[in-house]
Amino acid sequence: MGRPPCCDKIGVKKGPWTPEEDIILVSYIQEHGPGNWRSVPTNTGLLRCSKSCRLRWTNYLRPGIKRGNFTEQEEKMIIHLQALLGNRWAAIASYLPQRTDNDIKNYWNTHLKKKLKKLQTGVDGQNHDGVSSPQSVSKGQWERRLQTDIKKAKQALSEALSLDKPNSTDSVVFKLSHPYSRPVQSQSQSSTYASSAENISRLLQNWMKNPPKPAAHRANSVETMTQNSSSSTDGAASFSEATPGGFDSFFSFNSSNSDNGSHESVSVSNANLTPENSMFQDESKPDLGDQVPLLMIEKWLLDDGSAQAHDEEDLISMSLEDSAGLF
DNA sequence: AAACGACTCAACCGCAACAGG
DNA sequence: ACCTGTTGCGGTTGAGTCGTT
Repeated sequence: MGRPPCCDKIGVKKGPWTPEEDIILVSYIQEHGPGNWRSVPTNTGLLRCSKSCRLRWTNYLRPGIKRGNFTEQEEKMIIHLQALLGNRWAAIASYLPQRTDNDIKNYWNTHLKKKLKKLQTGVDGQNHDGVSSPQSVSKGQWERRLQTDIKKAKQALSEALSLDKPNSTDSVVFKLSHPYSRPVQSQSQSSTYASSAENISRLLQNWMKNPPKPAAHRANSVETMTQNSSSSTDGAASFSEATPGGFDSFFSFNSSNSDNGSHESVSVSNANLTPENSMFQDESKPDLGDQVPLLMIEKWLLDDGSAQAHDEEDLISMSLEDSAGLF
């Protein structure tokens, strides 16, 4: 492969991550928060380049990542968003907070592309009648909604940022990770962090049962191995068990952070903005410290929340055939 | 049971955008 | 305004897995 990678230091490791490396990375991020990736390899001793660390974190270790099969709703969301936004996977992923852009991209390339192709060739005639143009009714509706969303978000954000006075005493504050990222609560994830703890615990369990084996961390094998450990506490317990003294702090850290009452007040529709969310939701800019007065954003989020419910209904009610015609 | 091809998905690469000096 | 370092994003690759013959 062409030129040497970004970190062309000798001894930079490539290829699949081992559970040990994952643990090191996670514990480092637990201590320092995500970000400043450049310093991660140096400070952790990981023989990985910063990019690799960031990718591993964002695509695999980050809390709240949902793995496994995409639901029909997610599928439809992706199809429609792809039609609207093109291959802007990061933007699409921001509407599916539990999925990574990489996941979505992979899913699109491996499943949806084919599916749509099939549908298109299968119902060729009908499609050309009904939804031949990108200006179809359904798409138009969606586009308008999306544009409105984005507009609202931008407007609210810029207004909020322009207000220098952080009236955080009587208004809710929260950290923004994405200009128009969806409110985390929308997916009713009461245990996003738990899922991360599970991730790690699964890694460890798998690792302990199958000591260092190149593909041991692959999601499939890991998931099938630990299906019985379904509760987050199980995950946490086994996780700290496996790393004596190493990860208790990992969890206590989060719980200690959870007493930041400010997050809870978003809870009108955000009851499950869990500690891990508050800890990691600003992962892309950990030191941003944008304690933005929430009033307007909150309003938007709330408005948006209800709007989104409708959006999703709309989406779900749209048939795949409809969207196939968009391509 | 072995060989082969198709498929999946984690990880890599290169470029663009951004931030700080 | 320019330069340099860092981060984010999208396209692509290839090792591992699965299914078929």
